[in-house]
Amino acid sequence: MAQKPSIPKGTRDFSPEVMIKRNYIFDTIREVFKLYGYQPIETPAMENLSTLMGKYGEEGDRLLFKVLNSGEFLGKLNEDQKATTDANKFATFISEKGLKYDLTVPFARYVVQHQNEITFPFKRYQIQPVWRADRPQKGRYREFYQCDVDVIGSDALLNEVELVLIIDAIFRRLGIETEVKINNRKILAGIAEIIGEPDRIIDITIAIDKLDKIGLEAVNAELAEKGIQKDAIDKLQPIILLEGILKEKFPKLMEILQDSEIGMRGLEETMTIMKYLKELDLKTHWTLDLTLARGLNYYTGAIFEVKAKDAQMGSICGGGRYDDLTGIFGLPNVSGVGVSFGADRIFDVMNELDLFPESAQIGTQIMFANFGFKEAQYCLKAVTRLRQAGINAELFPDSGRMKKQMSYADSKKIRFVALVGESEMNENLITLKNMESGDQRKISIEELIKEFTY
RNA sequence: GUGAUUGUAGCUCAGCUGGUUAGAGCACUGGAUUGUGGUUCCGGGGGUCGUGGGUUCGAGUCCCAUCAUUCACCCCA
Repeated sequence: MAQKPSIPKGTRDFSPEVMIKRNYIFDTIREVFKLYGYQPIETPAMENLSTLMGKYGEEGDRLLFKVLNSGEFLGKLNEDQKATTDANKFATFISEKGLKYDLTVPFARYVVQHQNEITFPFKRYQIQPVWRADRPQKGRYREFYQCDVDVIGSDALLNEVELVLIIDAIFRRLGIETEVKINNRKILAGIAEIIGEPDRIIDITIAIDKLDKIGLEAVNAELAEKGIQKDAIDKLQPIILLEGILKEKFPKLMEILQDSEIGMRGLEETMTIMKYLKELDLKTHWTLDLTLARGLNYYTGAIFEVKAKDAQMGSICGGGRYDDLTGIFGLPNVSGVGVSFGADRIFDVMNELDLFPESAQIGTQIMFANFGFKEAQYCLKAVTRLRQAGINAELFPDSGRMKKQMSYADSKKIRFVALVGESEMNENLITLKNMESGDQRKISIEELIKEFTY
């Protein structure tokens, strides 16, 4: 027996039925992006590892797929290199490219490389797959599509507001009820400063990010385990537990953070964004969530995360502001902000909640049965006319068994089958069969086109 | 990287405390019906039971190893 074929862990094939639904998501997202004035770009699947490494935190580096060098790379190694037992270090000798991990870092690289061609602020969108060497599980894949929108070269907080508008517009169109959590890395930095652990922002935020998942005690235990001083943890408690509506939260936070310059700036930014949002007619709910941290290292200002309300799924969209990303590549003082929509998770949510509209799933609308050479010649002209009128039409390629042709139409869920034999040709009519009701009648091509196009 | 779970037909699975020739549904295919599908009826093909070893008179079933899957943790879209 032939070897059973398979595909790598965490990757998937997409059947036509699935692709139609996926394209519905991509089309919707792309349409909204364009509506807000964003322009498309693409970047390679592979980047130089030097571009990717160190941008996503320790965990991110571990999850990068590395591409083996071509050629006899082993022969080029010296004895010391060959003797390396540390796999990560050894990898740097035999691999200098990696599959991209997200779209933001390649975008920053793109901006730096093309800075002379770009007019700032640059609003771009990018819909491409990314790869992560994670253990797959529900809603987590090793190859998945991100749909990024970013504005780079503008500090204005209006950009953050626009991103929330885009989030609202997209999920409104897709019919997903969402909740947008907003926070600010500067607030988190301020909190870390106030409690006397300014260098531990990441550990602190990652721990409190788990609050609603594992509870307060477990969070405190994790903080202690990470080496955060006890009095610092104690100071953190009132902040973590800060509840209530925004109007109450902000004054309290201002009091807590008053001695932290960065914290106060974060608060001001967040308040400005929310003053804008308050006046807008948004369907999505949005909140200030101090426990929102986001693991990616490069965020410096506002951070966002979107969750679907009615589904058990991780975040379906996330992002934030990054001030220094282009600086790493040699173009300082260019701040960017953007969010990324996780198409695969959005698909899973929509599938679970059965949100794909029937109208988005139209394939072939009418199929012409094939009775032989002369009939096919005649039908070929007819399908051409239908196609010119924008109707999805096909002619069955093989003449012969009607059963086979009808089952084909049936399995493709084609609603109408046109039967044109000798008598129809003589009358210049076609027999149109409705596959749902089983009814059939004779009509002219002109009438047919009219009916399909209204 | 950690902890569980499951591997039997193309797919979803059944197969009892080990016992003759390993089953079902779906899918595919042929016919009933050579200008009519989806429903019905009859027939057909398709399996090294994930892989390797062990226990046994005998292993799909028990044991060990290994690979793969799914789920959770870490982290994330």
